[in-house]
Amino acid sequence: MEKLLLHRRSLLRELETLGVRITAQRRALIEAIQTADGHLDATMLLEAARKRDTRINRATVYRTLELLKKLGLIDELDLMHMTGEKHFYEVRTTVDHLHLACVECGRIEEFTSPLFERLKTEISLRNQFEIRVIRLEVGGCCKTCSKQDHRAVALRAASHV
Amino acid sequence: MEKLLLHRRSLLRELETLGVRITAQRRALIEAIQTADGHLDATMLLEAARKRDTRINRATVYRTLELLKKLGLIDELDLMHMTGEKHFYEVRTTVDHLHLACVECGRIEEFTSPLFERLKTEISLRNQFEIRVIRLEVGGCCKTCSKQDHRAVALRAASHV
DNA sequence: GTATTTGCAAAAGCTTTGCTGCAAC
DNA sequence: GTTGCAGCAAAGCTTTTGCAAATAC
Repeated sequence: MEKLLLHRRSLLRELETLGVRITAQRRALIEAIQTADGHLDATMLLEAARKRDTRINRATVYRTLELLKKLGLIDELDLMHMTGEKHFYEVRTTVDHLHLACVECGRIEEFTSPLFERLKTEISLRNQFEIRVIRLEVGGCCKTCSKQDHRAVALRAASHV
Repeated sequence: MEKLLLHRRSLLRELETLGVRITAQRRALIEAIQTADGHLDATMLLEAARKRDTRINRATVYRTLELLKKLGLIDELDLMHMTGEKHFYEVRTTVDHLHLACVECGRIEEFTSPLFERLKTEISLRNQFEIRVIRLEVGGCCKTCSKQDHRAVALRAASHV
């Protein structure tokens, strides 16, 4: 539910404002990130970008992601390293959000909260720390999977009677 | 300041309770993590463990870290990938804490907060999500470095007069 | 004696880099 | 014409794995 409320800005517009050159390859990658459904890793982004511009190379993907990261336009996620050591990317949202990763089904839920905002304020004030990036990732068991676990436990118990 | 209040449990005692075999190599690694000053990566841990037991191998380090992670006794950190893609490890504390990584000087500050605890409760309740691991990492500029930045800016400004 | 753990070396996975040519302003 | 960007392929770094020997119970 929260996810739908997350507002992602237009990378192309931001880059234009910043005076960054937008080549055909960069455009292809940017469109891939921007229209992605969910969180993509570098390989998935390469494939998605290739559908828009077949020339784009893996190195360009990494170099462009690095650029966007430095400009604070995208965030790099680990998603609790559930599927290896690769990174996932998403367009930065106007309001920071956190990620819940279900270790059972792999689903990622996004979440915003005024408490999170207050915590950020506390961090800045109490430590006089100027926050540039913040990443809150949670690993655990989602609603659906814990229900299924309970059902499985109940079934096992029943079959032992 | 907060850091001193963080209470880290004894890995050896916990492992005994769990009935996990404690070999000489595991003991060496565990002592290395437990007495580490700061956050060590796998290579640093290997070196530290070798000082206690020269036989220990890199593979054993990774395998033991994996075991301790699965048992929820240590936490794996990325520390915002400031120095490559390696991971850092620390003994889990009784109260969860977050990490502030200064992108200028590389210093890591640890931080606990009742707000963080409340946020965790909110996550669990609102999403019915059973939290197993939580990792909050912040990248930015620490107090000391931002002061130096301001001083540098002032000096530059003065020299241009 | 059986099961677990280890070392070794090789492989795997993801990301970065050097270099040359190409494209943009 | 100068500067920055891209492709290619190779290297880099961290982590994982297969297997035989060693160790623990």
